[in-house]
Amino acid sequence: MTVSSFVPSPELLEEFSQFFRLLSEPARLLLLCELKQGPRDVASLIASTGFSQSHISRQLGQLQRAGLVRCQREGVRLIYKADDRLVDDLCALVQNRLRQRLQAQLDQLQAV
Amino acid sequence: MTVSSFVPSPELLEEFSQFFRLLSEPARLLLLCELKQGPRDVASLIASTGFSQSHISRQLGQLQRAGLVRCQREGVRLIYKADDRLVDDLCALVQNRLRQRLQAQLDQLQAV
DNA sequence: ATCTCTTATGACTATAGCCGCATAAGCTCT
DNA sequence: AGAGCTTATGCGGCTATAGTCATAAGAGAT
Repeated sequence: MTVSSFVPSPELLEEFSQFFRLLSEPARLLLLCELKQGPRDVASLIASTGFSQSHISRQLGQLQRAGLVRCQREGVRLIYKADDRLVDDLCALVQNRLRQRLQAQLDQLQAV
Repeated sequence: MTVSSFVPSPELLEEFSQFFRLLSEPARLLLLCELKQGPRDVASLIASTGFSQSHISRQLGQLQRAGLVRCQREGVRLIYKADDRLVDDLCALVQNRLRQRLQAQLDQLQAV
């Protein structure tokens, strides 16, 4: 069952779009990238991103509910981690596409 | 160069997020799915989706600027097509993930 | 040229969501 | 219990964008 062979139900479309919306925010993508480097506590995320505490808490909450991020307590702090390859794979595909488009534009210029 | 090995520049993050934002709208996903079935003129897209003409025109414009869709004139009409595998691949990855999560919840219920 | 059909776009409203501020809630100590 | 820390959340302002209506722009025919 792939998307290419049929038109998904409104519910499934909604699920897809909700997931992509998660990744449509630079702040969340940045948090995901930071967490891919290794587990981090919130204070260090605040320091490296410059975002406010409440902002980071909300974004991490969304990522966690989507299963892209997990956390565990360590004393009074929360340590977040993102051990998931999904976002990497998605970004790799998109990045490939961006490259292709830029290359095509380059070729077009040189063909003149 | 993959996203997993470093933190992308703000510009690259912005590019990624813009692309994902395109797919974060059910209307655009639906149009893409319809067009994957085969080339269609705008009138038929209006008929099958129920969207207004101006709405469809704007969404198709965005998809076209992103290179996800192309069109050619046929007399006075425009025929749109989406012959691209990228969105299929992205959705397949996400769908796989949705399945995994549902399955995990199922297992957790049955383990009780 | 005008008329007709199709698509694009300016102007607008409504809504969604980011983000910060303040504060509440939760945890760990004494 | 309280104090002191970290994280979550209600509220509000702000911006971005979906979606509609009306209209402009473009292509073909007469």
